[in-house]
Amino acid sequence: MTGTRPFKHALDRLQQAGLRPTRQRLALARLLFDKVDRHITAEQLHAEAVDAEVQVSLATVYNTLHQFTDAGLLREVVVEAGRSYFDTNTSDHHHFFFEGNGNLQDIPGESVTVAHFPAAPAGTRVARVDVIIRLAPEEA
Amino acid sequence: MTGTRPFKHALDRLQQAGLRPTRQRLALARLLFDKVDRHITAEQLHAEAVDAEVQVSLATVYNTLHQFTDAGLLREVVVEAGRSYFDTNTSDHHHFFFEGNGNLQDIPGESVTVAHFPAAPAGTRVARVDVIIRLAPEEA
DNA sequence: AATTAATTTAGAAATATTCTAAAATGTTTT
DNA sequence: AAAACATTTTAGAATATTTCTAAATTAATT
Repeated sequence: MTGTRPFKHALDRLQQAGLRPTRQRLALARLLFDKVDRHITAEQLHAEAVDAEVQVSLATVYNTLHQFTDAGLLREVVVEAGRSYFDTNTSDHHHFFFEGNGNLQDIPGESVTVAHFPAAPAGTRVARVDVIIRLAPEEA
Repeated sequence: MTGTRPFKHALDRLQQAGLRPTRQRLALARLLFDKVDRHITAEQLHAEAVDAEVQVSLATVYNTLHQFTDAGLLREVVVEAGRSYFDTNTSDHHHFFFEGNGNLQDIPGESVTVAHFPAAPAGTRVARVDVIIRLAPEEA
């Protein structure tokens, strides 16, 4: 399918999210979702778009990333002050974070068990449980 | 003790960390450690210092927070893009994060069990495991 | 085709943090 | 205690990331 109707997949995602299929959103959706899952920053996605000769401003990349996140198509991952990663894997999972180089790697949800944590305080509900395993280079 | 030798505690911490006891570091150490554990940003600490008529620049507050963190006197907590909290509780523990108001609350280490996660990739070691339980307002 | 609503855009603004190099302070040596 | 040296502090500039603004464009509806 992918070769024959290259926009179908991206279009479906936008419709599912109730977002107008504009040229920019379609192009960004293709860049984001038509490949293996990954973690990307707004700057990186903008650079990819420019590279692919998609005309889109950085402001629109930010808008779109947030709209996709609100729609559940992306997940925002915060592990470093001053930089947001957007994760195309929205399933239940966790992360390895390499402090050395800032690299992020998924850990499947089944591979980690978070057991018996306290109940959410009154008036709140658990929106998500993030487990970040921070890795440092092994010492010699 | 605290009333009679108010700088002793802060001084001990600096010496333990191998940091010269300058006027600014002493004052910031007192503001940070001579009260109950909490989470504070650089701006907030600077405001407290100004309030307490401690003359210190924001740059020094940043320097000091990082030096204290490197020395293990503080722990940096990243839960929101673009803002760092410094936690005076350096023991093994986790956090509730209230997405509504940006509030952070400690969860004692014993209250959460993170079971059987994958081994650290070759060449790395686990520096820390962060569990962040994100809370949203309960819907009506 | 005209109207309306949503989206995109460049550039400015806001926010948080780091950098720079000079001045001040603390430490060690004489 | 003065001189010499090293460390720290500082203001302000610089950087980085993100958000805002208002005008222009594009998409959807009539």
